Amino acid sequence: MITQRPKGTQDWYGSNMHKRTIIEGIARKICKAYNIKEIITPAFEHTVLFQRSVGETTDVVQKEMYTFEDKGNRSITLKPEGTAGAVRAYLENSLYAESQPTKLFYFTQAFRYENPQSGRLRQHHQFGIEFFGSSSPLAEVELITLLTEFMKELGLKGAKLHINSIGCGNCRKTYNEALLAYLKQHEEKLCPTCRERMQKNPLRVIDCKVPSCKVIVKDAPRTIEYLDDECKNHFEELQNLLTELDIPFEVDTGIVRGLDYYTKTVFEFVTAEGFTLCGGGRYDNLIHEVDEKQDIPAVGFGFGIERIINELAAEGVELAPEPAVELYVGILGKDAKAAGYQLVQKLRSAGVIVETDYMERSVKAQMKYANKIGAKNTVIIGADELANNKANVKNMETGEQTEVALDKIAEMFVG
RNA sequence: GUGGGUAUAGCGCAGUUGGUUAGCGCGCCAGAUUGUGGCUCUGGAGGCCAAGGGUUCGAAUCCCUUUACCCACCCCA
Repeated sequence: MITQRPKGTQDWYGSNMHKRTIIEGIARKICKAYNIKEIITPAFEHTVLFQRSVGETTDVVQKEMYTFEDKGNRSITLKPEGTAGAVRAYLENSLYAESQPTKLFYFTQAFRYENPQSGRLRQHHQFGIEFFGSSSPLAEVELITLLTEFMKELGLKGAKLHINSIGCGNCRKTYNEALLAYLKQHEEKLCPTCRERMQKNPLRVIDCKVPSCKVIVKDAPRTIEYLDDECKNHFEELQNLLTELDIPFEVDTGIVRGLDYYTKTVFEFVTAEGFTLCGGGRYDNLIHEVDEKQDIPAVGFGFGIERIINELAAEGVELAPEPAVELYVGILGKDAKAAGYQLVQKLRSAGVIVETDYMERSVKAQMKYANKIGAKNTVIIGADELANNKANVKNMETGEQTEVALDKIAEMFVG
């Protein structure tokens, strides 16, 4: 137990860690070009923040949050998603007082008490962006183009963009009435959970996976048919922009999203196998919900890092390998230790990747080790080399050896 | 929360109807004449057989419980 990590968590090391570093590097590089600034918010927040923003009726809030009371009797929750904390920070630090928009990106852990399976963990990681202050569909377009570029840069080709509009509170009202009226006609045939959903949040019935419900849902009214003029125009403008910019997309009226704060646009990038890599949308009412003095539109998304890594494997995409060790400096005998390590140090401070012997191995074993770690070159520093003031630098690929004066070795690898 | 599968060396796996000191491959360490890797050969280290309980003369093997992992549902990244 003591050497076992908690269920649904993972340790990051080796090739996965390297992939994550590359993924984050690409994301940072792209965000820089878009002038999006990084933000880090706490791993935990006051519980009410999530209740208010994610929504009381959602599964996330009802059964998946890591909530506890701290020693000062505050109810604290480990963040189950990234948006709420960013919104809170935006408000608390009065970022809205600067010239708008405010564009923020983050890498964060997210905690949800779930049953783990493929692409689903209790602690997972997201790359997210929150774009505050703009009600223009160009904000959505910016996030979508950025995401398209991000996946292209990673080498992912399998994910497709699905978009939908679920309207604003205004449309929702008329839509809910229509949906409820329709569902009532088929109430006996719906599954028990859906009958419950009808009371609390009828919209959720739309993405029920129970076959009998799916049949009914197929002919149910769609949010898209009940949009008011503003929402309708917004969605049309978005589609026109995407078309003009040659960004392929598919309108998928089944996308509803399980977090309550979404309004108007919702979108997902979905793999060929049907896994959602990235989900997001517009949340024009959320800021007002958290702080009633403010009324600011916003758009955002969350991209699952673990899901990217899964998809890279599924598509057979290889990321750039870790840089190789340029030189292995073998050290032989006590007298050579300081001299050998001096060479190591000189090269390292010049930024060259160098490895050496800490195990007091034989020459043979050191060569074997150098080969194993993929060193491109080796050199052995021992009593003979110190006496003659020169050593053989060996190219490990060709096996060729070059005799070099000790004080000239560093020059071979610098610059 | 529900359902299916799995758990034997660092990793991947064998282990016959319960029967002596639990094996194989890879990896790790060492050797094959002097201070030079990859290929080959030889040797070595490394297991409370997931944990706990039960049946039995005897359990990795049969039964129960727990935990974790994999997969699916719900939901989501």
